[in-house]
Amino acid sequence: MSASTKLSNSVKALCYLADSKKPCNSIEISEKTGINASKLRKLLSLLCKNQIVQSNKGAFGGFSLNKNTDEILLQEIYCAIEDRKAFDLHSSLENKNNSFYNSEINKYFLDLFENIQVDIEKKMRKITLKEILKKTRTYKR
Amino acid sequence: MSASTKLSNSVKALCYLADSKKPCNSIEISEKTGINASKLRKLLSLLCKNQIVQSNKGAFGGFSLNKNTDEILLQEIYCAIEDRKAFDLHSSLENKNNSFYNSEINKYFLDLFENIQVDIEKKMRKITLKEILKKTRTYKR
DNA sequence: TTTAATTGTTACGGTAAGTGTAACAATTAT
DNA sequence: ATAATTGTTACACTTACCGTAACAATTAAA
Repeated sequence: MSASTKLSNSVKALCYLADSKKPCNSIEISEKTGINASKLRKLLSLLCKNQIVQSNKGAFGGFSLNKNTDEILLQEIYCAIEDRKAFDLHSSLENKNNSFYNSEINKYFLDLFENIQVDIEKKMRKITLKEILKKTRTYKR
Repeated sequence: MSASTKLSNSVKALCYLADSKKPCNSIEISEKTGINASKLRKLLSLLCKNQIVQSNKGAFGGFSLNKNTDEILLQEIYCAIEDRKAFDLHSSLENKNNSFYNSEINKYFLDLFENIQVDIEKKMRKITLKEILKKTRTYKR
């Protein structure tokens, strides 16, 4: 799954959980969102480790939100599911040749991509799940 | 090549051309930058189509810059070599299931990623090759 | 205590994408 | 003519990704 697909899939699952009063298992979420149940469990277990959702194992277990929707930031979700730096902005330092044209320009791009990364995260820190729910429902209801 | 690698490789080649007084062929640039000559020709031919460099076929041909270094924007370079939207920020609309949880949330992310894209390009439009040369040489000279 | 359901994790085969290289037609200066 | 060079295509190789399956661990309920 690409970074962006992971993110949107996670948000889909979280939106479904936000709607539901009771805990939901991965199969139920899968049926409603179209996302593969195994894939969902992988994503949700990551969100669990970051205290965004709560999981209950065993019969009649399932997932539920662990915070209010206005306390869940898009940036948190992103960081929970993605270990790499956001959106693959890492310059792969591939060329063995370590002339000026590699070392210094690589440094330059690592720095640039880091800055872009910071901007993106800043933007995502301003977005809560509550807002996403509200925005996506303007069309629906 | 990832988007970021393409970009940094392109800039490496352009920096080399900026240094050189005479046109340079792909083999010479390859030797100095460590980038495969065939790969270089692919990138440089794209930069050619966008009037960033000039190419001369035939014996004693080669590549040279087609603009002053302060007229070459990083954003131009990026757009020349990359047809996809920058840095893979497209949300792949993969799930067939077109419930609310797909259609509206997909719309939301397409929009968000588009905004991020605009920010990144805005940032890259402010950076010229001249500046990159200056910055990367602070360390060298 | 047994049973059934569910998470969390690992494994795996198939498919797509990226990489490096080679090859060669088209072109052009000498 | 000849040699050199770009521009493009092709190809094999590797790597990454995807979807799914499988199953141990766990737990509520009967």
